[in-house]
Amino acid sequence: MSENLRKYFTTGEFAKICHVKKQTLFHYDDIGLLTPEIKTAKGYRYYSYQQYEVFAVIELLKELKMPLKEIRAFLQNKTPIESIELLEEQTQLIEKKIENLTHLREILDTKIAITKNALQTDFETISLVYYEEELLLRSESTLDTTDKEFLKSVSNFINYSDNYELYSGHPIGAILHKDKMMERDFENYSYLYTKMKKGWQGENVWTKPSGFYIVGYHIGDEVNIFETYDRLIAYSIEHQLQLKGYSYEEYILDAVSVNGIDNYVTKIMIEVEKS
Amino acid sequence: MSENLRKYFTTGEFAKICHVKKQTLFHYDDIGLLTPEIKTAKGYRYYSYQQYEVFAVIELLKELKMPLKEIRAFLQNKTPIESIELLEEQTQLIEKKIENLTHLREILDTKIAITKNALQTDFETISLVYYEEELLLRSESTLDTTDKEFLKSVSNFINYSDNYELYSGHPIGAILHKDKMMERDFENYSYLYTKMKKGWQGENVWTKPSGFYIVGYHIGDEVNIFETYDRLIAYSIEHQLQLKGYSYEEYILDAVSVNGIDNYVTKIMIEVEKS
DNA sequence: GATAAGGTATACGGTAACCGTATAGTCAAG
DNA sequence: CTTGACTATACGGTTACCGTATACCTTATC
Repeated sequence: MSENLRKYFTTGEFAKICHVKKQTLFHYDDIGLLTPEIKTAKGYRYYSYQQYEVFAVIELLKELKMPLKEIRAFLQNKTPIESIELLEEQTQLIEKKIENLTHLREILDTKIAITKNALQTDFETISLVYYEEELLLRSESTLDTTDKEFLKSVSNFINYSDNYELYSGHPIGAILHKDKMMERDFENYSYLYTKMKKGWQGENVWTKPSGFYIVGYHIGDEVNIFETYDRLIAYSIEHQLQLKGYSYEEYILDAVSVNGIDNYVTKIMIEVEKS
Repeated sequence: MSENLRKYFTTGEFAKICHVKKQTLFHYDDIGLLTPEIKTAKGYRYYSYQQYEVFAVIELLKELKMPLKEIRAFLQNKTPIESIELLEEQTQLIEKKIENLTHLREILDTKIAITKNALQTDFETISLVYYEEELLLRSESTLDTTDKEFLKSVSNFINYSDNYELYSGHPIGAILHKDKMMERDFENYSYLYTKMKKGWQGENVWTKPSGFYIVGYHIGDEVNIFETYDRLIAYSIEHQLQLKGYSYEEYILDAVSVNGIDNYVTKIMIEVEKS
């Protein structure tokens, strides 16, 4: 690997090997990140093939979102020990990124499943469904709160589920007490909730009890949700079902999967008892 | 989740929940990516908490390096089916990214191992070492080639190992025939090589035979590598060892781990036979 | 109901890491 | 020695913002 008259790549050739534009190499030279081994009096750049290793490391660190300035600082001023330290830090970072991507994958899978499910659902039909017990993540109580308090609770809830990486792609739903429902105070939720990863054993867990639920779908803006509630309550009377506990509302088609508020779909599940 | 006088977040509050700057939300509004549900006559923006879901999806897609324009196009014009398609594409993309990160991890681990090893090595001592057989990835023959041909081979070699994702973080080494060594034609390599992932069963595999090797280290610029070769050949005579086959050269400390060509270290392994 | 504190919108400039393009100079093959 | 392909420099443009200045608005408090 030694030679007096070495064999060098021009900028264009080296760029091709590196799968980048010449401009990128110019740029790297400008900022002193990767200077060609030789620069002639006429300004022509010549890169040795060993420099590809350096380029590869730059690409790797860039991939890990390290700014070029930091990469340069690292390459310009280091000992083997510092080098090892940095590289080991980066392996930690990679682990985190992989975890994060795995999490994102789960979220996507959830969203896909919800949307696929919605596509197979007839939104007109009201039905009586038996659900198994389910553990949900819930917010602080939002019952009879002022606007400000409500917003604070929402904010806390989102941050909490974010902090503990509990966000699973399931929408934020709302829990409405049957009394509020009957009082037609449809916005006065007791809690917000979201489905979470299984196995979470923390605080703020809400048990959605097993049993029968009247299930219906509200299409369009939620300001008109009372219309759907009316239909559901009529159904309960018709079938001699006793309202009990809470109603659960959650979007199954929202801004992410359809266009325009008129196409949003909210699923409503009201806990009932056969009488 | 319905209400006439809804509860809304101001830009600052919403930004806090989203863990971004207000500027970012302004920007998203400007480009029509995420517009607040309400905008007053005075220009004040108000976001609903349901919009957090949209923001979360934007963040997710951004994380996957989708440009904002594409995200906007996706959000503005879609059916549930298109939405599912896109999300499923993204899960594929995530798989690839995870594979890529895993590969980067391997490369980092290799580099760390090489550098750690180098730190524990005494570069002054020449020794006789028994090595097991090893399979290497090698370039086309570079023996007696012109500069142009040589560069083409290097280029092909790098692209090949890149294409098949065989790059493992090991440096590009060179294989020098003993005849060229004796002719002091130190730059006339037979092949370039690199260690590769185990299990690769393709073409261009070179078997580095098991047996004894004289191992020495050259410090500094490789134009002076003949000095180290002289010492190694002297050692072979002194210990009555017959040179055989090829010599292998590879950097163990290069621009990535140390500063300045004077600190580069090349490991040289010459195949020998006890006579 | 005035005021002050703090929050908001707009605008403009700047940043990172490039890409595109125009111009002019250079190299290498025939 | 010419021609075509390549190179360097320069300058503007792009994306996805960040910082800051200025002016305006809202809200809590007196």
